[in-house]
Amino acid sequence: MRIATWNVNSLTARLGRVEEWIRYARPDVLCLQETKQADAAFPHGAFAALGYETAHHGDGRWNGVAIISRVGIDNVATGLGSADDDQGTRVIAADCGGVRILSVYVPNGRALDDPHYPAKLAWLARLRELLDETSDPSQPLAVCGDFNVAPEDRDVWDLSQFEGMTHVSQPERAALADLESWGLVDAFRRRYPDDDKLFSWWDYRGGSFHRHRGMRIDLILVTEVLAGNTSYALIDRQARKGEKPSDHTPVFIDTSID
DNA sequence: ATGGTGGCCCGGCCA
Repeated sequence: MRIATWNVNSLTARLGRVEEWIRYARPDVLCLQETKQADAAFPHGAFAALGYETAHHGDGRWNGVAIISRVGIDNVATGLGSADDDQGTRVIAADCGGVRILSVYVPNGRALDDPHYPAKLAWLARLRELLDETSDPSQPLAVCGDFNVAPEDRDVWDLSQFEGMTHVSQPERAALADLESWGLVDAFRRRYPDDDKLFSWWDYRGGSFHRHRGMRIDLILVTEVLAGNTSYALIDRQARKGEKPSDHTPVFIDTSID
């Protein structure tokens, strides 16, 4: 079972690239973030033509998350489960092929002294509570998405460039670690324990991609039953090249539930 | 060059 995640930075602008990627990567489940679409605008038909069912949670201009599956999509749930904590269409969950899948777009946080920064920490804590309330870490589950946190120093191109900035701060990393302590494993890192500076996002500005100036902030966090069965993992840099790329590239794992 | 690039959608916000 191939499980993928991709922040597409507008599905309207990226649909052709997403269709192209699905055709050659053939994921069983693809989680999208930043569709920037209302539910009514989501191109369900384009994915149906490729053999996929879809579920989307978006309100138009900002954020927006989706799950695209060719192994079924049931028990869809949206939001963080309490009225004001979703902060704008950032979570969707569904059962796909025996795995509980969550597609998440963690708030950016903007700056350490911005009110959005503590809100980001609270959002991550609320996500952990949601798992406590709705799921069991002994079961197959994957939290896929743009976490807007680089887990370790080696997940950014140059730590000195991030002094005093979000994505690398201790509280953000602690919030991510607390989420993982529920019973989740960073599947890509488990597969590549010794490799540094493998990135999933590069700024559009300044030729960052070609200068290898990026961050690994797109993660697939899985329960141990999936982690132990993961046979392959890849950050597909090809999708960051060419015409009109997203600033993120897809990450996927191959796993199974026995 | 006190910015940069790209997406939203048309002046400014957001990443």
